[in-house]
Amino acid sequence: MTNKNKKVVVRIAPSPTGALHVGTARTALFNYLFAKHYRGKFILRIEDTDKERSDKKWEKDILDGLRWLGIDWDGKIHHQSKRIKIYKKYLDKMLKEKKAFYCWHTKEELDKERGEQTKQKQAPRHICSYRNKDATKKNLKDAIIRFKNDTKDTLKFNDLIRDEIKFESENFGDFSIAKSLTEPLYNFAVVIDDYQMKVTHIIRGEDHIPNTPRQILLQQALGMPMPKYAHLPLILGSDKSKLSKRHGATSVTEYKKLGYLPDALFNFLAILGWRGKNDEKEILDRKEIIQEFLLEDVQKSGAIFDVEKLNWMNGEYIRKISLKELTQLSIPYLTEAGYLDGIKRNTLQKIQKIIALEQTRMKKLLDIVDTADFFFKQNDYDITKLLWKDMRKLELQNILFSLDDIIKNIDLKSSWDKENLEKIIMPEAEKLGDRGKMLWPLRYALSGKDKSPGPFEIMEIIGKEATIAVIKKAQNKIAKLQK
RNA sequence: GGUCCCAUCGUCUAGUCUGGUCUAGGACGCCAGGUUUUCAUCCUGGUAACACGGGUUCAAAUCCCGUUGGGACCA
Repeated sequence: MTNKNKKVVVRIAPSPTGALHVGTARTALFNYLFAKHYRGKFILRIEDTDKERSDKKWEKDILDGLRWLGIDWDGKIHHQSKRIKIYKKYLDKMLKEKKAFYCWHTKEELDKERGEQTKQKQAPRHICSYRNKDATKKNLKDAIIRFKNDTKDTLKFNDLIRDEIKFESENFGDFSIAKSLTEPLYNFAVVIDDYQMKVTHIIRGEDHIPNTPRQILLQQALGMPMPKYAHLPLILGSDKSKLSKRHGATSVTEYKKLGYLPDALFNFLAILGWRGKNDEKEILDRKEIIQEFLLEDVQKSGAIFDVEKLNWMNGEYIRKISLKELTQLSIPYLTEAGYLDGIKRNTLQKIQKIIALEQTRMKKLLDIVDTADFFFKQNDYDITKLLWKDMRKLELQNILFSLDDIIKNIDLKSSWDKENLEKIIMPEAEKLGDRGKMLWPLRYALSGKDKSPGPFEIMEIIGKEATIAVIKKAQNKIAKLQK
């Protein structure tokens, strides 16, 4: 499929008009994987010719997002805004060769024409009455530049993912290519750029299929070779339409903030619409993905972005990284929540113990804020929740009393760790016939939550004093309870 | 409205090119059970799909035609 002698060159060309969308990131990823697989070159080009909508802050977001995901590009970043002279040169050439012309039709006129064509159930297109007229130089400000489309052929191209795609070229009419000599439109600028940058494979979203024949027409007019095309399936929202903001988080930055790991997102995006040939497993590292990545294994149909599966995968990656690393990654979230105010530096070990307990429970880094809050603040809880099964108030009071007694009497010489605590408390719990009678209220009083790690593990971390305080609090609360 | 793309469990997919081994496999989710209190992890089991119709053939998820459905683009 790919000629080994010719170096593969691919590119991604985002417009800095918004944050890095996961769809753009996935397109970037597939280009990157393709380039790495064939040891080719991956170019990054910023399409910032739309001055009104482009913003440096979005460009920064895109670059940061790509770097965070570990999608590195080769060489310098190209900006279309710095290539205006180049486009002008080609525009001049096409005008001179009468392959392009100026058009003075107003938006209203064009809309009207289109409306009538639609009514007649015809293909909406503009065959311009100015196509053979010379420009009068004067009112060029009000004119746009169009491609003079005289082709009547059936345009075919071989898509690497979908095989042959055909269009009737006369359906496009005299389509526009520039607002003025210094304001090229998308279809025109891409053709010039891809040619000059020697792009061999254009891998982009399926939404660009309708642009392809127009670009091929321009390539033919300019005598430029046609690159190979591969149109990727779209990433869809839960309702099967193109993923957009109303479906929830769409930008890479948002996923980063929620605490998804870059390796997990990388992996998830890679298997969304692609699956390696010989492998049944879905957790794959970068090397494996690059090695196995083939465009012919890319899916044709769109894929719904399933956050549940991403959560599962992210959890897998969270369990894979080292405790030390996970702690470092979690600290910003704890800080943000205000839990670490006034906590000294030497409590890093304590934090690490907490993270160790929560590692199997976290789907994303942000989860730590809700699941482990009780280590940092006293949670208020409904006292009746301490009652195990059909337990009565009196029984609970007795249990809390003996718990208080047991804990207070734990010898300071014996170590305060979960193994030892279990050794001391468990036999007492067994005596009650159902150890839940003691363990459940203990755990609930410690965490204030329906779900949490076990009581001994929590006690080890918060220490004896805090544990006694927790039991005192429970005793006071239950005393106030009627009946 | 025009043009184009697509169609296997709820979701992501294997299988389709090179028809038979597919009473359709895996993963996520969900459900049930186990793992000496809850939750998570881990383990076991279960749930659930070839859009429809017609052809070709001894045989079709797989090839052909049509229908339906969904989507994208242009406005």
